Amino acid sequence: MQEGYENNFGFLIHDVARLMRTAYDRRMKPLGLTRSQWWVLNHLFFHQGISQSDLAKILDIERATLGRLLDRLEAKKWIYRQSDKSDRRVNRVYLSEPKGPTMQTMRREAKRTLDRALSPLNVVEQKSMFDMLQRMKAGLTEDAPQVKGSVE
Amino acid sequence: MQEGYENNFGFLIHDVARLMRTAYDRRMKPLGLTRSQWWVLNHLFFHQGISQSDLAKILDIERATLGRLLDRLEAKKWIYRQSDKSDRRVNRVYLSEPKGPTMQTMRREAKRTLDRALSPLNVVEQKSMFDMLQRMKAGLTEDAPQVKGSVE
DNA sequence: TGCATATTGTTGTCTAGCATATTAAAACGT
DNA sequence: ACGTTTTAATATGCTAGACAACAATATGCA
Repeated sequence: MQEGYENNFGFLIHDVARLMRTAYDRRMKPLGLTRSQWWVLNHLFFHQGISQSDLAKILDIERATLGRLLDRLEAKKWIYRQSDKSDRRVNRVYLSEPKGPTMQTMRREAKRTLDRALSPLNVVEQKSMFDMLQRMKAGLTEDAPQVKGSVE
Repeated sequence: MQEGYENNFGFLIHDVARLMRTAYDRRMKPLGLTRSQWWVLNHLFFHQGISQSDLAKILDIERATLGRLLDRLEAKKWIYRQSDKSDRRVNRVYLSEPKGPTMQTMRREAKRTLDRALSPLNVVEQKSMFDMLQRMKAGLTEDAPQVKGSVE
């Protein structure tokens, strides 16, 4: 086939990410959550009252994407929004209740899922892979076109 | 924050895959294609007349997902379907024209994008990462519930 | 003060995933 | 030969992404 691993790399990593997502989602399903929703809740647990924009930055997704994620979480009463008094543009986001126990369960399940996904690698490999992924992400982020028309 | 790299690994790989996808998509845009569409065309180039089910297996996506991808590609006249004579259930898929030159362009662009994404890694690291990803994928694939209710 | 500019969040549109159900057609077993 | 089971493709609904355009609001500067 001639096209060595180069051509497949992009899809291989895509596949692994996708398979991990579905594995998480299956685990989270009994809680009525997807992996992305869980991830949002997890951050809110540590950053109660954060603004949507700031949260989007931390999660590294678009504000629009986050907005709709929050819509779903709000509909399910996991969170609520409250507009800032001194700046009426901003929405501050809070967990509806101190969902401590549920958060614990979620983190436990998440860890289990991750452990299984990583089980083919030994600890050294895991660390090395994590490091490489971080470098890749940094590289990909830096040359993303932040400003309109910066590319070409 | 206490939650070592374990908790982030799943999202880190997810982010890298996502960033690579958008990088590809931006590159492919002038051709009017997404990365997934390109990947389908690329396989068709080597497997003219394959059935949708077989193609879905190769690409490792659901038949439904592939079906809609093909709908879009068919609408844009990149491909056409032709139902098999001896088994009228199956659709055989073909590239509309021998799009050789365009395929070349696509592969070149894809390679460039990939090279940039991989640029933070040296060759040994790239190989090692590829190997690790393959092992992870194998692990994730094998314990996916093939049969209904196999989990629990 | 008042206008230009930047920021926040939302909405709309598109792609691509999964899951599930349905329909049509084959294949198989008795 | 006829019913049962399997397989191929499609349809539908939901989630999650991106991107672009927009309204409301702040901010900054002349």
